[in-house]
Amino acid sequence: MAKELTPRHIDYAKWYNDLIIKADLAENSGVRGCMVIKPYGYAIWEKIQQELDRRFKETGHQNAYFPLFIPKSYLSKEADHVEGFAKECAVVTHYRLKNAPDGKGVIVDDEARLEEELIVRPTSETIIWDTYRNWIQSYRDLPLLINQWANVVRWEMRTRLFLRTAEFLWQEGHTAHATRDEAIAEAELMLNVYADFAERFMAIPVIKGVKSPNERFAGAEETYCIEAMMQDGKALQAGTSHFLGQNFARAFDVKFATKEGKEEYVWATSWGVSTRLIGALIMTHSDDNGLVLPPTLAPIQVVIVPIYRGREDFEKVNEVAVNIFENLKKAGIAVKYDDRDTHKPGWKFNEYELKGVPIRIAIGPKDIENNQVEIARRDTLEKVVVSQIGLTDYIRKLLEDIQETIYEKARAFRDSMVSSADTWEEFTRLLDEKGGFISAHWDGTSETEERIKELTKATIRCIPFDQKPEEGKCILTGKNSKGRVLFARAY
RNA sequence: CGGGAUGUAGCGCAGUUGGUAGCGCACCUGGUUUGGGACCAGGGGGUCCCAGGUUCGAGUCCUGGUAUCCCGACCA
Repeated sequence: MAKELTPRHIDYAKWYNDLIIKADLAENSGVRGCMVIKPYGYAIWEKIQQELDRRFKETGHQNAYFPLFIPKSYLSKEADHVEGFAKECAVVTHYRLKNAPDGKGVIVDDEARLEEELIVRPTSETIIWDTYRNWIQSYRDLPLLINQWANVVRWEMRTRLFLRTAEFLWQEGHTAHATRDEAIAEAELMLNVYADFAERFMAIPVIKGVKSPNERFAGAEETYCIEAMMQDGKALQAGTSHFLGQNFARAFDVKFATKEGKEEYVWATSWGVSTRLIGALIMTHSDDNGLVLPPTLAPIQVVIVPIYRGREDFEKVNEVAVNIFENLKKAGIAVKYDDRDTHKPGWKFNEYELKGVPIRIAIGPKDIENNQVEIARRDTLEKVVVSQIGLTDYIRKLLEDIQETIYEKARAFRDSMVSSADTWEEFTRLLDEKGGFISAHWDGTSETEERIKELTKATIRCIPFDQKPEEGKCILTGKNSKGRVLFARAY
């Protein structure tokens, strides 16, 4: 039937795309490079938002909202920043349309040219720091801990659903601090929030580390990141946190009076995760039958499918099913009872597997007779028959077990995808034959990193926080190195 | 922005030498079905990407646009 997914081993990219369409997460839109996030996909994003928002508030942050449009002049105030984003900015030049002279539709009114063009934000540092100038006068105003949930636009040449779209949804935190140490601590704190969220909530194991200068955010002094490993052996940056030093404070003249009455520039951070996390989620857990969702993120955690022949059967089955449904709902479990008679049970089984619903309960005449139900778990595809007595507790424990199991499975896979290379031959062979992270020595220069990228398409994903000091020779140049960094081909 | 391909029903496609548009899925109606994507019967749905041109006649040939996809350079 038409719902079959392309298996991963045949074409991983096609599998990814098929899955998104068939699980009803998102679709391409009439606008090049922009996607429509459909209700089921958006429900997953809302779960991500809710949990992250809770964690941001818990660490003292407040939400605010800054404009979509940024005056062109703002962007050019920080040299590295503008350099980093200039090539992918959408620009608003006019503010009015008029009827076309030939009567066919509308055209841009040339007389309505903006005096200063507006950039559609690719990120909000500039508009935010321009605003912070007025908010910060004294050390008493610090720290300033703000987050915003927003859309941003980066005019990408090649796009892929969730992984890289011209417009995407994200959150961006922007904080101001009195001291360098405090700002660094904030950037590290938020990276830890991301890492903990990724692992506990999304069941995605990540490696924390620092970006090399080449991969650093434009305008940052230091970029921290969490890196995840996808099933096809490619790495994916799942979140970043930046220590911005005083770069934006200087560019936007944001100073404060210290306790001692001296005037100083403030220290800044910014940090973000985006709808890209949904791409990471898909490529970490899902299989050839479709999406696999960790219970914490699943819009539907349990689905109940009744099985029956004829009306009498249905009534008996329905009574039990409704009872189970009510009990699970009362227990705070997101449960759906699918009693549609327009689709056969087999159709429903496949549909909910495609959508990654963690647990399916099937109830038929046989089960009614024996006071049991059939339970199928999505992650392992195992089916068991269990008693109707104590079912709610059983389900609750099973949800926890699924969460744990898929995380452990992903972690075991990730661990198996970290290799070491000590020679160039070994390095390139591992990249081509196995993929994954390759731990190797690097001489610390931008030129070498660039050269390795040209030769192999692999980049330094991060210098891990837990890097062990170790004398060695650079994989490419043979020059001295004091520790290994993680290379990978990446999304 | 370079290289390649493709635009025909909601989706996936076929359409011969130029002769007035079809298949599968989906959809609608009725019936039989229901423990892993049911079956039968009937039905609806088209600016054949757009604009010119050749021709008695163009989905098909020619010219020019345009859109999308794939591969490269750039990126969360």
